[in-house]
Amino acid sequence: MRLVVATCSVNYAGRLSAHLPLATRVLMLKSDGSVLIHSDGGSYKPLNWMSPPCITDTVDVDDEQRAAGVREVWRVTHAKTADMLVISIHDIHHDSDHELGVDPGLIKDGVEADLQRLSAENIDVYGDGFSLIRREYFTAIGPVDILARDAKGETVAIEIKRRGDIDGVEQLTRYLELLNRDSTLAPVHGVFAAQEIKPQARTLAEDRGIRCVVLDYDELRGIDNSQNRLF
Amino acid sequence: MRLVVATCSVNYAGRLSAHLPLATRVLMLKSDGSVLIHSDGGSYKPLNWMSPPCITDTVDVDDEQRAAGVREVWRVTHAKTADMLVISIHDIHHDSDHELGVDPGLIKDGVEADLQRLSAENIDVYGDGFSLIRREYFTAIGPVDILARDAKGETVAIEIKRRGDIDGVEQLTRYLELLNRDSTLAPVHGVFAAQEIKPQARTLAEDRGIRCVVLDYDELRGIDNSQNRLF
DNA sequence: GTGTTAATTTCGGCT
DNA sequence: AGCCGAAGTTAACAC
Repeated sequence: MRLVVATCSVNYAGRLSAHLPLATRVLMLKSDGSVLIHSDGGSYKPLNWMSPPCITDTVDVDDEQRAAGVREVWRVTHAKTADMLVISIHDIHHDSDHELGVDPGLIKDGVEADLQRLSAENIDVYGDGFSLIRREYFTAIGPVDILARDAKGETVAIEIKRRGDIDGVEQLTRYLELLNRDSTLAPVHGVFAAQEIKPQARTLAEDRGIRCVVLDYDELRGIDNSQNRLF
Repeated sequence: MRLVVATCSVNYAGRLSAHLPLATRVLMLKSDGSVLIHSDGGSYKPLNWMSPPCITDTVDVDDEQRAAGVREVWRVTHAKTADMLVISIHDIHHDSDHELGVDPGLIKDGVEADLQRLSAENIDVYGDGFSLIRREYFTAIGPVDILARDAKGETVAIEIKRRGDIDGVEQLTRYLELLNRDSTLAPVHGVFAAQEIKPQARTLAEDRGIRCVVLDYDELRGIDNSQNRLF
């Protein structure tokens, strides 16, 4: 990523035509070619930008532009839509390049994590007499969402998904095979829990002796709110 | 604006909970307090951010965090919604501060600029026998959109808006006062032109002897297309 | 100022 | 890949 602080004016032609008068701004040139022009305030939205895929090249500065103080002209053209962004640079106050690498990206601890936490805190949604052993029980092939004990004292592995699909059943099946080899845990039963369980997934799960539980997110939150009003 | 390139992890709690694993990113700290966290790719949207009004402060690093490699922890809290962004910084690779000043902002040359250009090219939409003196006639208090000459050879100042409101009439009135002091131009008549003129604006304009013209954008484009198919 | 709607929307989920 | 709908939406416009 290249970061440039420059006094510049900008013209954009694409879905609309737009112009930025001469002022000092931050130009962010990302490694995928995209360009962002930021001011020192406002929301996260840049004043102007070009989305990838796009290509930046420099254009010759003509005499008239040079007389007006233009040192460089960058032209950013979109590869598909022919949108164009022209940046006329008068002064560069800062220019630096940085190796950032690929970002692992944002993890939204939205519904699935909440379902796991809330149902762990209200473990009896999986059956009367259930008790929590632990959340995120780590195994060699990955973490089991919830490990619990049923009324008879036997181990239960619970896999939680927002939408219950075939994949989730397969995943739980692998965990169950592994856990049942552990004599300190066996026999381990399976529970497949989700806000919504697809018929195919339900059929497969029940065929393998895995019980299906449909979780009501709003109800769980309601239980949570009524019991945990500590803050 | 402060630009920081840092290896960091980020936690956000607000409308949703979200997390950014440890990686190298660009932190943009704007002078209004807002913070943007950008990766080296993707769209103009940051990975995570905090909108103004918000306040950034540093939090003490506890032993556990220090052992994990955390050097600094920045906490950005929204002034109104109590949203919080916590940035755990492991390494700072770049840190610079820049004075940018207030940005004049984006000018969308969409409809208004087109209306000006198209009606200047078809100046008789303002009356038979009209001729263009020039567009963007600069005065001490700003540019008059169009200066023209009517059939009698007298000067006409034309103010163009997409939506004709009181403000536009006031603006034109100021121009007319100024222009009429110039003996080489006076008497200068006024024309208020817009795609749509509000009744209040029309009443005010006509009360001041300013003529109102409703511009038909599509019709103007049609004239333009039929006459100027040069490219 | 407040509500309503478009956006160079972006982003994810689903078919 | 295309379509539909939500977004920590943001931003402009009407009332």
